[in-house]
Amino acid sequence: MNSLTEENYLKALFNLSGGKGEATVNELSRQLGIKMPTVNSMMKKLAEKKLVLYQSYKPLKLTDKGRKEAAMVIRKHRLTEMFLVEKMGFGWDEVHQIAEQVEHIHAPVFFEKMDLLLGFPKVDPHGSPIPDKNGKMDWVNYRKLSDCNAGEAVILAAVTHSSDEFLKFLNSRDLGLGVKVKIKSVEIFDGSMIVSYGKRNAEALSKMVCENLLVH
Amino acid sequence: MNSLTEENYLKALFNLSGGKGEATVNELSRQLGIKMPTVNSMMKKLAEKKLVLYQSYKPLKLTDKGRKEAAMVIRKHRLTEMFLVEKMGFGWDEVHQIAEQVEHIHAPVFFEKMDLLLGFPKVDPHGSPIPDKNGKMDWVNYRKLSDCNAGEAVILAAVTHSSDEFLKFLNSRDLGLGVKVKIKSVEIFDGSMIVSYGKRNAEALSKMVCENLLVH
DNA sequence: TTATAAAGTTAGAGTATCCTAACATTAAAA
DNA sequence: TTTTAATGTTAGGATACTCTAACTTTATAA
Ligand SMILES: [Mn+2]
Ligand SMILES: [Mn+2]
Ligand SMILES: [Mn+2]
Ligand SMILES: [Mn+2]
Repeated sequence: MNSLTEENYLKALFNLSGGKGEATVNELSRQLGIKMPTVNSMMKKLAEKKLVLYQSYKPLKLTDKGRKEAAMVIRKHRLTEMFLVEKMGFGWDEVHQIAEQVEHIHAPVFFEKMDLLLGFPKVDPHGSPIPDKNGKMDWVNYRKLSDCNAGEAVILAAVTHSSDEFLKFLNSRDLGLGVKVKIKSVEIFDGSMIVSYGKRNAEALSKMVCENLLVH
Repeated sequence: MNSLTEENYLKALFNLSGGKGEATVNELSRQLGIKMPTVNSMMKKLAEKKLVLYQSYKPLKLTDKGRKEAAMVIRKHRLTEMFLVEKMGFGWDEVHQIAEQVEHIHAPVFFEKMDLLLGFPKVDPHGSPIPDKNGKMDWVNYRKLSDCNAGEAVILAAVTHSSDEFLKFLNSRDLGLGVKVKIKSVEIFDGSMIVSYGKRNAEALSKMVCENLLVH
């Protein structure tokens, strides 16, 4: 049984390695806000537990076991977010911090029940895929809105950053997943877009915003 | 902000002192399954935080602040149990261990939402009162079934011990809160009772069982 | 009222998680 | 290819929480 701390290291490493399965001590350190020496010794500990492959001065890599246990934490996080939004009435901008805590609860039936009540959802409220019980998840190959061209009409499918501030910004512009957006023009010099959707006819979105929106 | 560990000490002390507000180091030690020296130093720490009154060799006592923070943990525990039973479909024998973990989540809105969705319940699935946001709770003055007499008809209102085994035992006999029980006879030598309720006409309940059932 | 038992406390130590400072290795730049 | 910067590691220490062993105080029993 992994501790809360260990679960956080596994999750962070999983998120960094994003499928590929590699990250450096330095990256993990920055991701977690924990100093490198601390990360270094935790990696040795997780290597003892066969969750991480550790070799001095080489990149870190999750083992299959480590990848699976990380995926289960992410599964718990995303099921929780979905449950909070769909069954308890929270906004998608209110659930991350709560899920950060709930994800560490050790009670498989609790999350299986959420899954059942939700009807076995495939994605969370931010469009991120929910791993199945075997730790598998399929990342649909979405495009960044910033990679689309003027004239295209696309549907918002996911956000890559789900900070409160960004989600509240989207709320303030009536932007949510499923919204159909038409790209009216793209500014060359700053990458910003003018788009229309719903009742809004000429909304300006900065390049930064467009980079954090995934569409299909 | 109290740690998970501190919250468990406060809750245990609250439960022991049951309103009166006193318990010994020894009692608390046994309640928590933590050795006396450890309890002793934690009490000094909580005294520093003005949550406990500590004097060498004297009984421990929660301060008003300590009592209130303990009540909030118990509130979170019992709201969680109620939510798990009423909104997620768990049995009353399945929720305690989950609630032991969820009670430590620091997210007031999460529990306020539960409270709202539940319609501001006054008691949990085991008949225990749920403290309000100010930490106040009214213990209705129930009688123990074991203190009732032959011929009386009473309604089960609460259980004093909510171990899985006990609750599963009650389930197996179709006994739950709200069940109307008629006492047919009481055995003098072992305090056991013969009772009837629902479709059951002559069920024997040991003294131990009767002592853990509260009625009105 | 002593002697004994129970309860409470102090001292010293171990594990988990984190840190800073110093040193080592690797990667990047000159 | 040396020099420098970035990254990684080791050493030593801090805090939170836990323990056992030894000692003190209080309560109980002779
Ligand atoms: Mn999240
Ligand atoms: Mn999410
Ligand atoms: Mn409980
Ligand atoms: Mn309960």
